[in-house]
Amino acid sequence: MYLRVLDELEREAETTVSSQALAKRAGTTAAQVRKDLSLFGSFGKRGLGYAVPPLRRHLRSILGLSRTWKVALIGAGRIGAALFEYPHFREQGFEIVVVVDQDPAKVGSVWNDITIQPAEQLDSVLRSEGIEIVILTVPGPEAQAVADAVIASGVRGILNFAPVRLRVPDDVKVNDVNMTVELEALSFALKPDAADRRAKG
Amino acid sequence: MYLRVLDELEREAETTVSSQALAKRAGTTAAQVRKDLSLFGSFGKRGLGYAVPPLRRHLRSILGLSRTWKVALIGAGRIGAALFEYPHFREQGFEIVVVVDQDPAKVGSVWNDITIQPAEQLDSVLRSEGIEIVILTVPGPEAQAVADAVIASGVRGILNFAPVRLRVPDDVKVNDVNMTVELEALSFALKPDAADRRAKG
DNA sequence: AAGTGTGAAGCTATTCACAGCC
DNA sequence: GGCTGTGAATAGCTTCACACTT
Repeated sequence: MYLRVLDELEREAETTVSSQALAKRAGTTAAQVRKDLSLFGSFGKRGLGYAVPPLRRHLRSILGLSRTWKVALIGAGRIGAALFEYPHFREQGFEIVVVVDQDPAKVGSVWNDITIQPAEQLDSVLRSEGIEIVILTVPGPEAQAVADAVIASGVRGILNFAPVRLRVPDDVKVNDVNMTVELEALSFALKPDAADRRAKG
Repeated sequence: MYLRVLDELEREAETTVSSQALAKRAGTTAAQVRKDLSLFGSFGKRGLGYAVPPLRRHLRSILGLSRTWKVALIGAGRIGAALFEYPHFREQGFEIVVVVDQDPAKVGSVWNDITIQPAEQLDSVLRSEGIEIVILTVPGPEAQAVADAVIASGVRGILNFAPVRLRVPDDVKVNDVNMTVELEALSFALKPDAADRRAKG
């Protein structure tokens, strides 16, 4: 989130930012910002704050964004299609270079120069492109099998949109995007007696 | 996530589940499951575990899912369209009954019986349907203004897909779905020296 | 005067471990 | 014998507060 704020500050041509100001925009506290950043180095100047462009570069480097990551999109359904067109992935250095779908009706279609590959080509296409990260937008019941397959092909990071928890080896990292759980959390916060919980903790 | 697992167990016609088994499927520990559940009541039987259907009902009630929530989709772009068709929202009791977009080319289109409303109708349509939760899929630069507007119309929960942090009053709850941040977290975990961090913490 | 970096204190969350019930 | 519910112990995270730098 700090990087998102710094992107914003750089667009606004701000040259420095205090932990206080950064905290306000990121939705946290000044002490938290200083602790978080100090974990990776001393990027600020006492009395002045943090210089925006260098701090932004530091954070990008810390996050491993100094390079471009080639990613594969597995599942060319509605959500996959929307993500393919989502501009912010590329802006941050994630380039979708492979699209795979199991449906013969979709295989062979061309999306913005990329031809949708059949499931049978999954291993060969992931390996030939050297894909390390995939975005998984397949139906829940298929997700585990597809995850097993992409891991066998060398993938080490999965952005999982399927509403199931994937079992993966320790050296593979999964991040879940679980939109239904987020809505349910809103329901919990909004249900009538939620005021009590806010008051009492 | 426990509810997701219980949905699964009920489909498999399992009648009881231990904290151990529930933990394994949900990706946590048995002690964590027992602590979490005990916060809301004593749902288990010593020596036996938890009865699946009653526990599922309890969790749905705790989460405020005993009712159907009418929700509005603000922003009928690619991501909004994908979410409109996403079946799991309705399965869990969230029904999209209003769609609003600012683009005159989209206004008036009918999606599955729902007519896309213009931005000018935002207030009246939210109020007349009594909408409390909205799914916000508008571009980042517009998100804050749209959030302010829906809050003024009585909305108390926002599922925000825009990559910005919304400033809202204390009695409004925002949950962010930030797909780019999730990808960046994968990048962080996968970058070459990440092995050190895993070892040392 | 402004504002970082950081030990220490305070707080919250997780894990342990076991009495008690099925 | 199996398994929950829960105090106690531990670990992790956040906030405080201030010495120190610009």
